[in-house]
Amino acid sequence: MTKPRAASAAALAQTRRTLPIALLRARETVMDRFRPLLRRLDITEQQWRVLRVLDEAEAMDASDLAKGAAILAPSLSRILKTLEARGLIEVRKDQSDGRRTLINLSPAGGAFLAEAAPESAKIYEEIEALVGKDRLETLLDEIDALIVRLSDQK
Amino acid sequence: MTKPRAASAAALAQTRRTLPIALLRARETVMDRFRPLLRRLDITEQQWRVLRVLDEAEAMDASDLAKGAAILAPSLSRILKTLEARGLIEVRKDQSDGRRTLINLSPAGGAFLAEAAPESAKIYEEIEALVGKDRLETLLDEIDALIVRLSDQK
DNA sequence: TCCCTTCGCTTAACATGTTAATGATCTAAC
DNA sequence: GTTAGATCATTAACATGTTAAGCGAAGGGA
Repeated sequence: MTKPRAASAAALAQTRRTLPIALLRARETVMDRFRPLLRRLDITEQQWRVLRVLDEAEAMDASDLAKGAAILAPSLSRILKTLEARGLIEVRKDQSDGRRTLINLSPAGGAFLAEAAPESAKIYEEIEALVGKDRLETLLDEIDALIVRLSDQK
Repeated sequence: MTKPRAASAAALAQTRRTLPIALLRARETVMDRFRPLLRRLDITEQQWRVLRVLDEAEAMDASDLAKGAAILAPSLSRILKTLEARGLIEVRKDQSDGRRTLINLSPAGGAFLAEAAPESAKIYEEIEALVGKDRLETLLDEIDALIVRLSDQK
């Protein structure tokens, strides 16, 4: 198959066995199972994450929301406009700190999530069944450990 | 620093234990260590992946390259134009199949990789040192297993 | 040969990723 | 109380992600 060149192959690991690509492939494989549902809901993966995170909190500022949903601030700014225009979230200014924006799920947003939750849970259960619940937990633990060890604690 | 509120702390605890977000966070954490190098090279992460994959083969068609670099075809089309304009790759039509495009690393592309390889390898070694080589191998094995179990073999 | 289908790649349209810059607000030091 | 610096959010500019549609080429069957 591949005929690696002597020079660079010695220095660089095969791409298949590198962490960034392996994690990317794994994520794509998992997301492939959620994509049909998301498309049916006419919502993007990131918008879905934002709603999910908001559902677990009372109200959050944009920074915490960005961190929780693993989305960069510029992307979140755009997403919030979309979701607000769609009536799924409510946005207001923080009275005690004029810089902050407070966001919370609207009633319609809550209903949207409540309706989609069973299907989402079912998909995740299918994944658990295929992978094995214990194996999945182990993987999540190892990923957490990886993140902790690599995080720059500034 | 940040003043974690009770609400947001609870939100993070829940979403963090889902596979898609965990994999995303892990990838971001790892890539944070490569980003300074990539920025210094004035190249994107995806362009880097394309060059790396090409370095491991003689010549590939666009489909195999897309698969190898985990990039969708539309994105690859754009990336190839950028890399060709920069002189790092060579693109030509397959004589035996007029639909296919054959791509290979140019001499300049090879030199580019050769020059960047030591730094890239060093970063990966730092990651290995922090995570532990055996732990890293285990993680890669488990990710492979996950992908195999979840892949729809159509 | 003709037609139909499939395949490989590209283009289009919109959403997000990424970095840098800007504006507005808060904080701390003076 | 002012001011310099930090913080939060947005905007800008360009690259990629994602889905759908389009185009030329190859393959197969009547």
